[in-house]
Amino acid sequence: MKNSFEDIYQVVRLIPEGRVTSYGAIAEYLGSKGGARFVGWAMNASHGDPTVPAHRVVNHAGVLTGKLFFGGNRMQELLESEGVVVENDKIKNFKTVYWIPKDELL
DNA sequence: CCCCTGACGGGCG
DNA sequence: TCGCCCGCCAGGG
Repeated sequence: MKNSFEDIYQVVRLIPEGRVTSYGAIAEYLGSKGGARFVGWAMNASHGDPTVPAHRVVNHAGVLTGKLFFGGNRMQELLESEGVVVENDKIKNFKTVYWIPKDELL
C-alpha cells in the first residue's frame, strides 16, 4: 500500500450511486484522521481521473464544496441524477445518504 | 528553512 | 446542522 492518492481514489471509486461520503471518512478509513485536507488535495489531483467520482465526495456539512471546481452545477446535476437530493448546494438528507467506508465497506 | 494556503473536522455557544 | 476558532497533513514560494 502506498497509502497515497491511489488509495483515496480506490475508496472513492467504491462509493455506490446515490450515496456520498466525507473527506474525513476517507481519511479516517485510511488511518489519517487529521488528513481530511490531504484527501481534498488528492481529489484536486483527480481532475484527470474520470474514474474517480469526486462529485460523491462532500465535506462533513454535506456541502458540495468541490462544486466550483467541477464547473457550474455539474456536480449537483450528477448527484441528483443518482438520486441524491441537493438543496442550495447542500445535500438534503445528508445523514441518510452518508456512506462511511469504515463502517459499511469494512 | 519559514510562512501561507487548501475541495476539512470537531468542539463550543 | 449555523457560526467561530483552533488543530491537522503536505506542498509551494
